[in-house]
Amino acid sequence: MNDRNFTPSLSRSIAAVERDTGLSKDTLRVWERRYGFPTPDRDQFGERVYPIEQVDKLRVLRRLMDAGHRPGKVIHLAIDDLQTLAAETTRANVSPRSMGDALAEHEDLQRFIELVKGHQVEELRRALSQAQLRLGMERFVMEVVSPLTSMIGEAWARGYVEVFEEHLYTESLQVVLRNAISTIPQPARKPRVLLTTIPQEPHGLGLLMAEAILALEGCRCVSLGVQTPIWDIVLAASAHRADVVALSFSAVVNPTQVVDSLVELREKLPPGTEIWAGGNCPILQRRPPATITILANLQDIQPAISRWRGAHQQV
Amino acid sequence: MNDRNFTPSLSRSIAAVERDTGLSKDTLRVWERRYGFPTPDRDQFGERVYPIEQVDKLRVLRRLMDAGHRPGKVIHLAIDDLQTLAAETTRANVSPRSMGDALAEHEDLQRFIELVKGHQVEELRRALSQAQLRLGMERFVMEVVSPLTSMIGEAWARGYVEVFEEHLYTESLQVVLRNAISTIPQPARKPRVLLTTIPQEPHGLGLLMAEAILALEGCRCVSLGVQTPIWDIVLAASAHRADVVALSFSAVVNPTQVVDSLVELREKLPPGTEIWAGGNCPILQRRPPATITILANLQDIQPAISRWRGAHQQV
DNA sequence: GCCCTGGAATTGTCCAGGTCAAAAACAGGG
DNA sequence: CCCTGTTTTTGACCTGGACAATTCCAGGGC
Repeated sequence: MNDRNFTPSLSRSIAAVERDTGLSKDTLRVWERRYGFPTPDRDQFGERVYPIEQVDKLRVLRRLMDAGHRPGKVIHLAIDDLQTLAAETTRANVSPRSMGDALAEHEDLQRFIELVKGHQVEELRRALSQAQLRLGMERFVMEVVSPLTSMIGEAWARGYVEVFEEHLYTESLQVVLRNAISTIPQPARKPRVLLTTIPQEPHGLGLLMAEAILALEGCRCVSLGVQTPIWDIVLAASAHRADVVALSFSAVVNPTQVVDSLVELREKLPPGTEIWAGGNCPILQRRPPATITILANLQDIQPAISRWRGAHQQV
Repeated sequence: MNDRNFTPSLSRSIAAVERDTGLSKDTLRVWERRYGFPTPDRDQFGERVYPIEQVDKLRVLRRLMDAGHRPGKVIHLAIDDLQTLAAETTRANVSPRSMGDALAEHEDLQRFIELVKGHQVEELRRALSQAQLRLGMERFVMEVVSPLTSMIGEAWARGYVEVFEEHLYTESLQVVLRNAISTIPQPARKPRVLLTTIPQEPHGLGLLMAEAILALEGCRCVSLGVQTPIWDIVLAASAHRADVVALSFSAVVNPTQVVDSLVELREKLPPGTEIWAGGNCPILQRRPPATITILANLQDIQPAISRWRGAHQQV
């Protein structure tokens, strides 16, 4: 059938590599020309065929690019060195204040990861629910869900967990979080917050975490789920008379698209509507667009709400 | 900042058009060369600048491509004619057999649609929950969720509901369904079913409906959520020793990719693992690939389980 | 009339190699 | 050490050609 894209497991076409790494075809070709890496074989039609090891290295490189490294400097390092570098950089990005806690919890969290690796879905779900009940919603989200999701993401980038295991984790957590959120009473205070992600961002866990925290603070939340076109975000904000549009970004989206989307959204939303952007997307920390409120982590949400309420006291 | 991609609202760069329409840059350039449409202007650097009206037309064209039309035949029609064509094609795809039922319930269901159009999220969620409690899970899924989702999809294709309203509906239903599913006791009988969708299929409601019915029948369900790569479906099936892999397809996916994926999956899964495919995807009814069990609608699930249990009685 | 088969037309993806603005790195003076 | 002007690096875009896969179509046989 469509044999061009069909590549059992040992090698990938350029389109498949673009999908898997997020590096555009243009970039893949220009790296090859300029730096001599990657070095794909050619099939019988002269088309590039990338060995799977090179795809793995490209994935790590992509992470390093997002973290601010430049290709010319690092492209010739061995994959082990790249991984070390990626690990260092990731660690550096984690807000130092939460480091102490994270280390202390590390052992605890490791337990969840082992359940994921062991494919023990029911046990995982039960353990997560228990943690939620024991710690309370706020601490559960801040001290378990958030760092655990980062750890899983990092482990995936290193090839330690498979994609399907990450799906399993996401699905389980979604069940637990949605369940927990639905038990929060709805006091329906201002601000009204509209939550969603841009079309290029398929990850919804960040959204759920934010929704949990916002709901705890008594905000009226409406979530559109993931991947809403920009224009529809504007329409929805107007329909719901939203005071705030909250967007979540993961590390996988193209930085250019993030900035473009935020600028376009800012332009089309009425000036009174604030935009809050959060998530561990490198570009947000490095070059935050003006007139957008950046929430570097979940701890920033509460102060943002207080600030908003202070500025809109008459309501 | 990045002015090359930033285009206020009257025009778009080629990258933005690729994002908004899903047509690749290569395709956009080759259509221009071959058919004389689109006809972008050029900016001061010689780069393409697409007027917004052409982007709108391209979006409709994209829909027609997915529905099986060919670009050469339709690219020169006026946008109104294209929209008519798109509406006709969508209507034709609705299975006639379910029409009678749908008409009978039409009035009831219309009430939900009005709540969606009125953006009354809380009322919608409450009404859905009540319906679920009143009818019981099975009838709720078969008589409300399934036809309602079709109606919303059709209304969206006609432009009667906006994308964000469809998101609102999806999100609300997800909350209600997940909540209901989590109350079903887990008797953990065979078959073990792995649920997911292929990477090109982002819609998860069908999956939830199927999970609900399967769980009611006492099957042990593991859902990976949407968009799992083929190879990871295989890995997950093996890790969970799944007896059945259940896939859900909506009308939006490219028919070629549906068939390719099913063939590839069949090839890589052990022969003892069955593949069940469902959803209102036209290709499944028209050219069902061999060795795949097609479940044309939710009513087919129960017999399929009985058949499987009959054939595996020793367990 | 209907089904098959081989050739022609259609269509999307890939390739090479060139150009250029934006961003980052660097250098030098206050 | 900070500011400012210059050089280098980088990725997106451009043109125009090639080609496999798919679909369409005509003509022969049943």
